[in-house]
Amino acid sequence: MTAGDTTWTRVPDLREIEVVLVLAEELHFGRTASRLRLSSSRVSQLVSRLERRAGGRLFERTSRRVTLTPLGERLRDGLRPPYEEIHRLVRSLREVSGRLSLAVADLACDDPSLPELLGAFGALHPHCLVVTPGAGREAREPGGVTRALRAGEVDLAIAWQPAAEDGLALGPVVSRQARVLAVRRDHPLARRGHATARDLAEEPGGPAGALGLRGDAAEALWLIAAGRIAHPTVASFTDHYRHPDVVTVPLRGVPPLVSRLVWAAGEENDRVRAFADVVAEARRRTAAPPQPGPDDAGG
Amino acid sequence: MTAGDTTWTRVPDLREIEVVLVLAEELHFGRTASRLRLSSSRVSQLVSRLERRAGGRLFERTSRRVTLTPLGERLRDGLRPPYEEIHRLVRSLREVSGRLSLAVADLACDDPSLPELLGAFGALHPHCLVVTPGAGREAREPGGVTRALRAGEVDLAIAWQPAAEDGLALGPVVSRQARVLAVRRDHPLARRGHATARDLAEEPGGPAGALGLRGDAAEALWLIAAGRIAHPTVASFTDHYRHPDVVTVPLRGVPPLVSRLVWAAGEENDRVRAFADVVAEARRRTAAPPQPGPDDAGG
DNA sequence: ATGTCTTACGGGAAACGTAAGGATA
DNA sequence: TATCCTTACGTTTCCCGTAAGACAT
Repeated sequence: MTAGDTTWTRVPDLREIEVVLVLAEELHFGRTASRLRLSSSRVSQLVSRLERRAGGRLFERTSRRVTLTPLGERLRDGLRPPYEEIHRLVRSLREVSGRLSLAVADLACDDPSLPELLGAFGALHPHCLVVTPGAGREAREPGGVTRALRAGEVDLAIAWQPAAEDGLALGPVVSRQARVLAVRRDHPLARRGHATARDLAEEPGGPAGALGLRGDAAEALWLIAAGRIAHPTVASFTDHYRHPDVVTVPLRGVPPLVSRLVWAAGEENDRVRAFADVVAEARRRTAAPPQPGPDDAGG
Repeated sequence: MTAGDTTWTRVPDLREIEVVLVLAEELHFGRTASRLRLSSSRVSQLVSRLERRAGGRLFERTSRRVTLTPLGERLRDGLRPPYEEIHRLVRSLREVSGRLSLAVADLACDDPSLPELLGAFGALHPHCLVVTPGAGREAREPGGVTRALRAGEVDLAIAWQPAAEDGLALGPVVSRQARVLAVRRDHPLARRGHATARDLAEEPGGPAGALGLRGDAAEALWLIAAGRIAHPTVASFTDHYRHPDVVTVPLRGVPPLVSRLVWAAGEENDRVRAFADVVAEARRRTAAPPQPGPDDAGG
């Protein structure tokens, strides 16, 4: 039995404590694991480790029921206040207040959706008012949001493929979307089920080279439905614009379009950094890395 | 500048917090590092990390002076109470009380010395009384302490090379000492500067095979001084027994002697475990691993 | 020139997940 | 049998120290 391999205490790990506190609420390893984005195996390991440190079982568990032991209750009651105090404190230091204006290019925010983003930011920074003058025309025009940024009309923008040039600082990636072509439902390409860059050259409605987003999507929708144009756009187009006669087909061979947070280089401040952090974190949470392909924000 | 690589918060690490609290006292990276047994490089890294989390510098530092910023003071004042609360709580759960009796074989405790061990244990478990009937003869006799253990006279023993057999549970290693031969100062081996196992065969005082410790060291000291015997023992012999005419020479080719904590297999309890933990930790602290040779407590 | 903090970098110990095992209802 | 906790094992992360750099005295 040799003892002496008792995971000696050093510093009691806040990770263990968090797990035990959540498990004390949930009384279920699986739910605890998913709340904390861990495997239930890991939850089990962390609980065991804190039990070794504490010198006794904290939970009585069969495969059917999980219960707190008296020791576990004592620990939970004693640990929760200081644990939350530390969290509250560290969070409060990062907290910002004031006003932040944000312009969002059309369709540019959609894996963490805009409401999700604003919700997360609001939860962390309840004293900072975020305004989104997004209904303005500039959000619909290509390059409109970066113009608003340069003009000082907004503090922050989410733009499609912004260039790092002249006074623009690039923030984290917000969205990476596959390209699609919106066409009338009886269009030959709709029947074929996909389109390529070459197909665009033969379509009316714009020069073939213009693969970027163009014009107002709501307006385009009518023109597509009328059979006047085919409209290159991004996958989330169908989530926001819909018409019974309009469908989209994947645009093969065209790289996905990337939108990023961007701000005027000189204008970085606490609020801007705070928003960038929220974006980066939300992105890390929601946008799982499906393929480890060429990736985001380099220095 | 791209932002978004801000070491996002997850759980604020207690390690960082500890470092910042100590640095706030010491105002010196080097001293902080040695108090926490870290490299000063690591201290710098941990401080920087918490600064990223907090969103601002906590210390103003040149290579000559370290000062707390206002933010740093707020953090220190806010963090210390909950941090100490967590420590106090987790420690209090492990705390044991009652009485623990411990027999120590002669010379068997000496890298964490016995006072060090008792001091560390006492600090952690102020309500547990440790008695060491160490002056008794059994501590001097080979096998005496394990006999006392089996007889139920003590709860715990530190013994030389205890065997795992019949009802003895092996605990952590306490001491690992090089073998030496104690001889009269004008002995030929003293002049040569070392001895080997072969030399022992030619010495009076015992059969050559008996490389273990034997008899009472204080008594042996007289016999050595009288030139009657050469006495195989361990390196710390000279720290505890001294005579102007007695010197020791290294015993080459003989493996070091190992002492371990040991208890009666059925009698393991909270106090025993607590003491074993203290030993293991003290050993980890003091006995630096000079060579990664064949090592200690296996399952 | 010396003492002190920071950055760069590599080895190795954990953190962590997947999959298999075992217990309960 | 279905659910759910635990153990075993391989991969990846990041912890941490060494060494070199930067800066102040």
